[in-house]
Amino acid sequence: MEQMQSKAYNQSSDQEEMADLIRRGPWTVEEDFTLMNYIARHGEGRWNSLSRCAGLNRTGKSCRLRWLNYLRPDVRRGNITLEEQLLILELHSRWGNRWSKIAQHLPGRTDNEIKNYWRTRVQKHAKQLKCDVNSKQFKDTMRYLWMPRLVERIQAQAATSGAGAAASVPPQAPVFGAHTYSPENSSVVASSDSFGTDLTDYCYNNYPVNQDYYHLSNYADQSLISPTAAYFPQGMDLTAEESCQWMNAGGDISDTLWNDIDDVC
DNA sequence: AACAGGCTCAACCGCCCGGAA
DNA sequence: ATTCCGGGCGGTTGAGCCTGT
Repeated sequence: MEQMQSKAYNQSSDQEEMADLIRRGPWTVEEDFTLMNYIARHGEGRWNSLSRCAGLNRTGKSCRLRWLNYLRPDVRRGNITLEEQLLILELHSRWGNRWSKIAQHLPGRTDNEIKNYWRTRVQKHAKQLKCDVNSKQFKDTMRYLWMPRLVERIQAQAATSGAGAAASVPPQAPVFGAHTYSPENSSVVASSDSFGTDLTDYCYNNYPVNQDYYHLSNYADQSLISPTAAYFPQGMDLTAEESCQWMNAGGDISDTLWNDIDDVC
C-alpha cells in the first residue's frame, strides 16, 4: 500500500511540490473519516475549498468522487439484482451511455457502478458474439433474448420465493396500465414511453422503501408467461425464426450466450 | 502450491458546460 | 466578450481478487 500510494504521487520536477500536497490513489480510513465528518458538519459542494478546509490533500474532484461513489450513506453496493439489470438494459437502449441519467432511476446505484456493470458484463457478451455492442445485431439479442430471459428469471424467482414474497407486494401492485413488458411497448421500438416511465417511477418510488416491493412479476401478465411468444410479435425488426436462425448459426456461440445469460442473471 | 489469465471496481483523466467575475 | 473556476460526465486505467490449470 505504501508503495502504491507513493507511486501515485506525480513525479515530474515541476509538480514535485504539488505532489507533496496532493494525494492520489486509494483513500485511507482516516481520509474517509475526515471527509465524512466535514460533510456532516458543513454539507457538500465547493469541493476544492472543501478539500482545503477539511485538511484533505486531495483534489476537489477526488473528494467529490469518493463521496458520491462510496461514502454517501444511501449508496447501495453489492450485486446488481435481476430487476436492476433489466432496468439498466432498458434504459441504456433508450439513452445509451448516459450513465448518470440511468443511475438516477436506480436509487443508491452510482453511474460508475452501472458503467462498470455494462462494461464488464454486457460488453463481454457483445465481444463473445463478435459484434459491436452498439450494433443492431447485439441490440436485438438484448431485446429479444436477454431481456425476456431476465423477465423469465425474475418471475421464476418470485414464484420460488413463494407466499413470503407475495405478502410483501404492495397493496396497489403496479400493473402499468395495459402495458406488458415486450419489445414493442418498450420505448426501444415504440415511441410510447409508458413502460419505461412507469417502471422507473415505480422503482424510484418503492425501491428505497422496501426492496421486496420492487419486483416485476407484479406488472407481468400472461404475455410474459411465454416469453418466446410475447417477444417475437408481428412487425418486429427480427422475427422469431430469423432470431433463432441467427442464434443457431452461431452454434457454440448461442449455447455460450444462453449459459452466460444465466450466469449473469 | 504456484502461476497465469480474466474479472471487478475504485479512482483518475480529459473534456465540456454554466455561472461568476 | 472573455477568462476562470467549479462541477458533472463518459472513458480509461490498473491494483487486487478470483478462478482455472
